Amino acid sequence: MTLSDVAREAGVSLATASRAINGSADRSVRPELVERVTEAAARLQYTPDATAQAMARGRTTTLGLLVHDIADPYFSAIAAAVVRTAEAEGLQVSLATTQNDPAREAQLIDLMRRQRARAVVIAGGRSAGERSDALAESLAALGRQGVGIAAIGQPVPGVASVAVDNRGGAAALAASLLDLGYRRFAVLGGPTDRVTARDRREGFLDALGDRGSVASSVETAFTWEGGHRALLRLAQDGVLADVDAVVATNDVMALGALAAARELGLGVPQDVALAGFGGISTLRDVVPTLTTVTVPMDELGVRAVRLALGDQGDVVESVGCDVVIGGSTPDLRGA
Amino acid sequence: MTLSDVAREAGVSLATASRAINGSADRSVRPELVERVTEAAARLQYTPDATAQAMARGRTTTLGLLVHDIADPYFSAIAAAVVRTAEAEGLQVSLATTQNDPAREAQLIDLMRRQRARAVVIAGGRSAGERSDALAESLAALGRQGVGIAAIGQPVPGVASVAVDNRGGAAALAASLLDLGYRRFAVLGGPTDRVTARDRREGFLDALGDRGSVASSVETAFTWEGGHRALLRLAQDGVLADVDAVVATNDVMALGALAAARELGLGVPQDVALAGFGGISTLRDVVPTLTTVTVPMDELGVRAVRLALGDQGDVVESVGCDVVIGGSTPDLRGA
DNA sequence: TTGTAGGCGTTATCAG
DNA sequence: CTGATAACGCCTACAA
Repeated sequence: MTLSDVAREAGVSLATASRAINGSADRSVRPELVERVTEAAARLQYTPDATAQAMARGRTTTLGLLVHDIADPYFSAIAAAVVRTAEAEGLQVSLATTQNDPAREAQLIDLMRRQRARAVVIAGGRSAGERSDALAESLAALGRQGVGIAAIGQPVPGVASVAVDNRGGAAALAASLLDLGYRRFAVLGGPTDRVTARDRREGFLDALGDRGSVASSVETAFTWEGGHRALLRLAQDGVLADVDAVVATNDVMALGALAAARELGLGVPQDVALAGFGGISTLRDVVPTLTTVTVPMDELGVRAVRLALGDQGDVVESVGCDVVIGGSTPDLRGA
Repeated sequence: MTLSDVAREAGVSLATASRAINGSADRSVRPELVERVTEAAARLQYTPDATAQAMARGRTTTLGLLVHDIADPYFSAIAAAVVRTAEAEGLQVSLATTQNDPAREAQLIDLMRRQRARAVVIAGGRSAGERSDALAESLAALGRQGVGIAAIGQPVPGVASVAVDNRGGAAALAASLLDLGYRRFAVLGGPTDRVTARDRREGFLDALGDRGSVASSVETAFTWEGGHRALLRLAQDGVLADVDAVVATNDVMALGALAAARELGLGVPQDVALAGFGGISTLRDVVPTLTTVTVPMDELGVRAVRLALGDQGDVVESVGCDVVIGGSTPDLRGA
């Protein structure tokens, strides 16, 4: 059923039917006619064709959302916020996953351009390499076409971003751990070229100053498996015994490390203390509770949507993170 | 930039440009021209307008995905599979969340109809009430319009579904627990009218037969908080002491119960044994490991997409679930 | 092999 | 306040 059918059924012109149904800017249809049209529409089970509307109006109601992996609790929490906020603005969310592949990321940006998305939110860190040129270029093309863009987590040059203060959070974590009496650390650093991981690593290291030292900084995948393998390697190399605490640059890595420790028969925190980064909510039932730095994922999602829908000067908002001390890093000073 | 611009730039007709760029059914453009067009398109940074294509072709490349809450690990795991499979088919996923609201669910189905989605996957259980009529009606309207539909988890009458064998899984769980020596149970039953919860509850009860008994079956929200509150109530009512194991009808409820037990100073499994249902992957690091019934979420997603894209006879595929015994329900026979 | 022209379902401009 | 009618950007018979 098309609007023409409705118009005919109601005995009015196409134009009138259109105005009656969506009440456009120049609302001006006699109530009686509105009712007639509405009834006709109901009778015919008419549903406007969003595609055609988009074309006629010249803009869609789609918001593109790019994440690495929607099954990752970090991204699914952000996605929940994005979806909620977008829906409140009358936008549909078109979800795509980059699978950690920079090339794919640029491709997907292009896809959003094709879909004529009204705005795009891109979450998830990237590498600091030349590859990111492709991304920047795609993004620029998008922006030129008038699409609102916002990046989450790691700011993108020329794009409105809501950044996470990874350095500050890591520094605060370092300070807290030092206060608790920890001195020697092993850092599960994530991929060296991943900006987020790097900031957390460096933030931690810098804040340590001469009050603490890092016995080992391992490069790993930014995943559960990465954390898992890294801890096994540390144990194998014998560094673990020489260390007060293991600090992972994200929570799922910390979980992997936790699992690995258990497999090795090492108790956490008795044999090795552990800290993560992220504060993903499903962790609240893990034992021991994980010391971590919480990132306000909901806020990230909400602000990103607002930014993407906003005026687009390349703002960089920054959200802070909070250290949460859990059972995985007990106070050493009493001991 | 529109295709006309490209055509002009390349010095060919609009039709030729169209054929050159998307290589439609009647591929028949001289290679030389194809190249000229391609180059022109590149020079102009032309990107086809998916909206216009959809309209011209009469069909979109959108797959709608409805879940209750994308932050829930169960749904995000399904979503990951759906997105992956859809992308492989060249479809974009339009994500919407129902927030457990049946009215909203029907609304969203309508929204998908508006978007002229090519197919719709609807995940997440519903109530067995009159309310579901609205859903069935919307769904029927969708189907009539030629949209492929598939339901995940709980079959919907008249709709291709991939069902979870909740009854069977629950029965198997009951059998396993009985084998381990458990006899008296408390069941955290979820909402009484929720079909999924009901099937699990009844499946468990039926399989118990006269070998075991249920001391208490509590109605609760299907959430962490629901499980949490329910366990507190059980403790308060004194039933907890009288019971061998607490069986939750889903994993997040079990986690809530686990947390509540800890708050009460009760050890799991020393003071109370616990089982869940679902097998969400983030649980692998919870201590003690939770006895549960795993549901193959990835498979659910993949098959649902195939079903939605397929021939649509109202098939009901069924996937089985497996009991996994964890540390939360130790063997009682040795004791 | 290439071009012409009509149409997809709406909106929006411009007269009545 | 209402009704023709021209876009919107692309696809696709049909014709050349």
